[in-house]
Amino acid sequence: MDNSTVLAQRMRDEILAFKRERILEEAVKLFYARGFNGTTLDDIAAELGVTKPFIYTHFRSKVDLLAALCKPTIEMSLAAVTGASEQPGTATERLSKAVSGFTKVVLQRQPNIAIYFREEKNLTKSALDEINVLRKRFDRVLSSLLQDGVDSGEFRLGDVNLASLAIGGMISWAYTWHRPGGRLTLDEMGGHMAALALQMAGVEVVAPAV
Amino acid sequence: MDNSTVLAQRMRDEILAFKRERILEEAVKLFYARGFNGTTLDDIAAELGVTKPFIYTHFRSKVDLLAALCKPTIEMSLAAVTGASEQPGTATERLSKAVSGFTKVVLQRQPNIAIYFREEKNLTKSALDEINVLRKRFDRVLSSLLQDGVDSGEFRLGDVNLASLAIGGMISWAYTWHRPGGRLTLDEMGGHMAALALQMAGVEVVAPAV
DNA sequence: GAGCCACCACCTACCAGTTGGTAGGCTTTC
DNA sequence: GAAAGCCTACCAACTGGTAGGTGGTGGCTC
Repeated sequence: MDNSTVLAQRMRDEILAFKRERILEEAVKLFYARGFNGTTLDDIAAELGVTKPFIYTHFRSKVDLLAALCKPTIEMSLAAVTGASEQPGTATERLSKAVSGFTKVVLQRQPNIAIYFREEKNLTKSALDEINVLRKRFDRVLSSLLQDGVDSGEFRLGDVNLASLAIGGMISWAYTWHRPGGRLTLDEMGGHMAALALQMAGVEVVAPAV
Repeated sequence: MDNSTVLAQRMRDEILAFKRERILEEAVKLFYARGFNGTTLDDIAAELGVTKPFIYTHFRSKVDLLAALCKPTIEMSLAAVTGASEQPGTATERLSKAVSGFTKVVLQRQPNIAIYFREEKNLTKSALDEINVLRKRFDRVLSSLLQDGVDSGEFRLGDVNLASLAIGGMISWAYTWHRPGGRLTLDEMGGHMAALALQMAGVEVVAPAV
């Protein structure tokens, strides 16, 4: 295989990936606006200016398409809290970073998050299993971060597991009410959520009310 | 119309209401387990030991059935926070009651709550509008309760509206993780959530960690 | 109180629109 | 000329909703 063939191959791959992304992009828009069952593959194809079989050259099925747009977003969420949790620093600092990071993922990928929680029942069992593994890890990371803070005396919490569900919930929930282009930027939103989470954790010193 | 006719009429009404309840009951179970679109009216009818036209004598359409099982639950949620908010007492006491009350509604009507948030897109515009009115009221009541606490110096919060969304979210979210028959009773759960909410609101004196 | 009538509740049977998914052909590119 | 990429055309299953019939019950007449 000579050099130009390799280059050509790579370009073909990139084009393939690009097309795949475009399909996902349009699918997210429509699933978010009309729901999974309210959106037909013909709708998506029409929006892209192609036809249904085009989609089938990139995805095995409609459900496969759904999984492809849920899983990476859950992975991003997990990465946000894991990354923050593993950094050096006090539990307070790490929780703050974890919360603001996760908040930003939720707000940036709002449609994907919404679709995942709404259309979970439409996923195949195997896709659901894979995602549930990630979610379990997410909860464990957050719980143990909270436990660290309790152990160090930074946090004051009765039930660490319940608190991690509460924090996870208050942030995830943002997918239901956040309006892009609202009065707060992503960073401000992340900061506010972090402040609320820290206060909920019982941290003594809190940033002054903004 | 003599007396026995009136009694007969009332009994007929009660039977009618009972049948309606049974349909709703089974519909909730199946919608919760398989999703709205994953459940056929034949499924529901079969589970009840009747046929599809039976359902149509009680509900205009499948979507009507969906609305009938969402709206009352949202009304209960609103009633829980409104009732607590209007009682006499400090903002701290009222918030505590509002949170524990709302938590109990969410846990008791978990399937209905889940169905509502998942299948919102399947509701008619008018049903959705009606429910959105209730949700707006819910947010307003919670926000002004928090504002009361800030004004009285009981709470310490930067953004009251954001905090009310956070509290609403952390509780609503319970529909995703609560397992009936778990280690905590409804009351305990309500108590924990209230403690977390108060701590998040920045209340100085907090019940000792449980 | 017997018999008839009318009504109500529910069922059987059916339909038509929708929509994931596919087979096979055409066009373009290498 | 052959292989890849996409389209046209099609299918079959599913399912919300309905039309019309049937059986049983209650009331009314004689």
